[in-house]
Amino acid sequence: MNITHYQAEVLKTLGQSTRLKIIDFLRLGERCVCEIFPAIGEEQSNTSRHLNMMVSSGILFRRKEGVKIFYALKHPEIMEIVDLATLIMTREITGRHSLLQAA
Amino acid sequence: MNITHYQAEVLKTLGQSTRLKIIDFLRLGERCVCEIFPAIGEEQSNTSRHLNMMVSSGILFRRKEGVKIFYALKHPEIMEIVDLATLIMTREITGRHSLLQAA
DNA sequence: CGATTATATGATTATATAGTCATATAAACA
DNA sequence: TGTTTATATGACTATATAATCATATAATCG
Repeated sequence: MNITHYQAEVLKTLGQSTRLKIIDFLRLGERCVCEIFPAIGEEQSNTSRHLNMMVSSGILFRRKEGVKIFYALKHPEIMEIVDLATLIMTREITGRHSLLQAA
Repeated sequence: MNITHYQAEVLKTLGQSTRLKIIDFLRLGERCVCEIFPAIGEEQSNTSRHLNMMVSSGILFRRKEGVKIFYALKHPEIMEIVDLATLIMTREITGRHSLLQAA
């Protein structure tokens, strides 16, 4: 097990569209599963799996309150990473677009 | 195809240990395949596949010079993302460690 | 206690991915 | 032209992943 394996774990966790939708929604703050899955338009069971996976990867906090389980972003850097990825993506898309226009 | 699919493409590309090794090596600057695969200790064919994949994801530049193909990081933000992931990872590992000590 | 609500999980399926080996392509050079 | 060197790719295998459906667990409340 290399150091890159641990780095990869964090980044791989962020590199999936359902999980990105969850992260985006959790920018608003702590939310329970019952709020998250309708907000992102995924099944309860699938959402639950991704949430648990993100806790294991060290990306989310989990807090229990009665029947409800609340999840929240654990590190502000997660939002920074997503924002940087958005920036790269935007630059790539406009770049490809201007190449298409030039052709 | 959602916007999160494109973000995920960038982040998923970064979330794999062989590719992280390549990215780490390319911090030194532009390098050809013949330098990259021995440096990261992977097969030529596997390295080539990852390099091509990273070009498709918009993460690397490719430049041809004679028989050699040179690859380089395309966006400085890629290094920022990797560094932020390292930070999160480090914080997680030390956090888990202090929890173990407390137990 | 029985019903309801919130969440997690087992089993399964379809798909994606990484890696390997052998081989193809293509430039350079004797 | 034939050989060498650098890179890419086809075919294949093993493994991982996401999603779904049905069901289990566990807290709450009448």
